[in-house]
Amino acid sequence: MELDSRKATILDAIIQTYMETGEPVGSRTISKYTDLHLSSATIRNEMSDLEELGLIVQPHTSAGRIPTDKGYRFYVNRLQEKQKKEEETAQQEQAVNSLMIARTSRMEELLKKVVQYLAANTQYTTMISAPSYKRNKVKFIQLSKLNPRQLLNVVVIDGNIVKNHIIDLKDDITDEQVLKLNLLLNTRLNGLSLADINLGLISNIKEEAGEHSSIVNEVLDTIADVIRAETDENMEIYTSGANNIFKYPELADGQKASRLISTLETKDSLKELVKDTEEQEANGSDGIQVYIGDENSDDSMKDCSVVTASYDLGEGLQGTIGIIGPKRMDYERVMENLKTMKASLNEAFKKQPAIPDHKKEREVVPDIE
Amino acid sequence: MELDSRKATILDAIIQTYMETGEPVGSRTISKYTDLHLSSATIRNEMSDLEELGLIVQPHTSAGRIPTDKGYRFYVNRLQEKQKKEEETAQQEQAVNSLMIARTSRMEELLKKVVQYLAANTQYTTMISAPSYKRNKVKFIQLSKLNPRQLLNVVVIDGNIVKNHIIDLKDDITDEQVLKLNLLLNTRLNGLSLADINLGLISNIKEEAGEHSSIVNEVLDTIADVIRAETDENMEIYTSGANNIFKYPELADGQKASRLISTLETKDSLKELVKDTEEQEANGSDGIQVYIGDENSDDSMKDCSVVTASYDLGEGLQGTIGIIGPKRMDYERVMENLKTMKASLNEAFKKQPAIPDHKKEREVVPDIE
DNA sequence: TGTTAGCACTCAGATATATAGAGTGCTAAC
DNA sequence: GTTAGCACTCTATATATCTGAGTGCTAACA
Repeated sequence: MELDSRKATILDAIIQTYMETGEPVGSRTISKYTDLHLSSATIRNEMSDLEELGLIVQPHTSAGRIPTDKGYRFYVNRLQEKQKKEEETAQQEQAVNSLMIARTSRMEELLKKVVQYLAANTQYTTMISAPSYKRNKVKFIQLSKLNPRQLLNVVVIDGNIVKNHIIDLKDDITDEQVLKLNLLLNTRLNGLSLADINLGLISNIKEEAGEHSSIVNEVLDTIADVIRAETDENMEIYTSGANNIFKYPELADGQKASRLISTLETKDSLKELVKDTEEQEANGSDGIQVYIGDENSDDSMKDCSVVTASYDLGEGLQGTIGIIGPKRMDYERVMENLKTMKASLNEAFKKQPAIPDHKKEREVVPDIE
Repeated sequence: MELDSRKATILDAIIQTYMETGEPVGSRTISKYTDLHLSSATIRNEMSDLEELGLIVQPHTSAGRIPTDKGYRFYVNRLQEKQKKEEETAQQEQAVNSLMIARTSRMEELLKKVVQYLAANTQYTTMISAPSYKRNKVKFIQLSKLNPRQLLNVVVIDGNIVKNHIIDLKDDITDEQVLKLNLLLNTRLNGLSLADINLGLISNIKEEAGEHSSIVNEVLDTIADVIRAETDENMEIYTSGANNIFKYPELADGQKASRLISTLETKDSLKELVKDTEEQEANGSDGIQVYIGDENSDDSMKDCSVVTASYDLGEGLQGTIGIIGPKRMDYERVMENLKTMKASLNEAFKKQPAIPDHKKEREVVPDIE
């Protein structure tokens, strides 16, 4: 079965109505709500189809329909496409934000203000990760032959953080080849950060490495590992509006609320979210990530949706903003809010010289390709 | 009516049973529970008396009794007296704490660990205020005559924080007298902190001020105000175990829980608690403060009890630990926990030279009296 | 005078039953 | 393809009934 435009309209109508009420939506409601001018009976037929497609369900036989995770996903995807085309501005909002940002001197306070503002504005729970350096640089790489089929790989990054890792080989390797690889990797990678090591550079190195290109992959993985671990370890996260979850009956139930609050307090899962968002961002997503229901890794958030966006203060300083609400959250508004805030932050720090206490030793990055 | 020892025993039994169950306690339960060997009928008579004294109430006609705020207060007061006499040690617990403290280098992390430990240990919600200097010093005091019946009082403390305040006089004052007062106040108070200005010093100054001793009072109030305000403004508070409130049905109700969470997040009321605790401490209390139900200023905590203790890292660095739970919390255990933790903190920082980044410019305090 | 057994009474909470209404699926007609 | 009509389902709400924990009071007892 296909999802024609009329079905999509009906799905939208169901989701939007459900967003407001939180109650199952019946066919008669849709019949009146939309400008499709169809009778409730027709809507019922369409709804039956939408149910078959797995986009909506009935909580029980004689109830209206509510969207499934898949339904929300559909809705959000279309929303994102729409927004990409529109590229809307939201000027005046951004002005407010900029003002707030300008008035705040300490980074920590700014972050707290940002989450508070967003929580008040959206009526959901919000989080923000303090910007951390995504530009820890590779200092030194060493491959040592343990035996003809095994290499020990040692990677050292800024601050003398060391990670080592054993690489198993399919074929024997000679001392000379190891020497060549060491030279290659060090000349090409030393002084570079995660962001600097792009696909062009990688394929270039692999080409030079010839038959041992798979070793390059393993070395790169180790580099990614250690830099990630280093930056994630000390990640600071601020949250706000935890009490907002009580505004949504589907989350306010004691058991669920307790676990959610606990998750917000522990922050481990939030760190995961931040990590994931930044990874997605690195992989070329447009910057707004949406996790719906079961798409969240943490059990306590299976009834929630999380929308995240990472912001960039330049010079490799990067963090993530997130909004946590019920699955029936107002995705459109939330996404707009995040986009605006992201833009405001990026903007504000383009003018001001980034963070007060940050040393500006911007290095010239070798431009390959 | 008097509260004889038997009534007190019964009250204790009711409170302790209610602590465990959270349900109204009936006469038969008490009859079996205590070693008084009295029939339920007798207990009923006694309970009736306790109710008349306002120490317990029935939620409804045919229910058992639950303690009132006054009942808890009674219980807690007797507990404190008992503990004062006993002066128990709790050695092994303290050893655990000391270990934890020794292992932690950064103050912020230590505080977080402390609240987490306490929350896990007590199953209540916990808070801690970061130690702040109670030793901001008076830099300069100036009294200027606006007219014969009004003085302008300006107080400057470390960091050039200024507070001014108009003092109304009952009688006229001469320029000469103002000059003398200025000299007196500056010579005696400059360079002193709140802690340094003790009752001996105060009475001494008043004596010298003679007929204008009331002005001294007002000046001292202003000094206290500005130093307090300065230190409170930047007070950092960490909380933990917010989700524990869901363990107690009387707090877990949506409305109440939401407001409590909000209070914990905003932290303003917690700051009030810290302030109040430290004031009480300054006034010579033994160090453990208990706020029961309505005794809390914040509405969201009217169903809670809060137990606080301030700790002292030496050199004027002081902070407060607090435990927030239902009114039927296990006061005895909580108070012991706080005492132990307080002792551990005080102890640990007596050995180590206080806080890493703290400049040690201990000044010789003029010793009057 | 304090203690206790006995009994009628109260009331919250659990359980069972009836009712209303929102909403569906299906059929037959347009 | 659309719609009106109708039987059917199931939740939520209201209502009545029952149960038991617990009380207060009285009268008898030590």
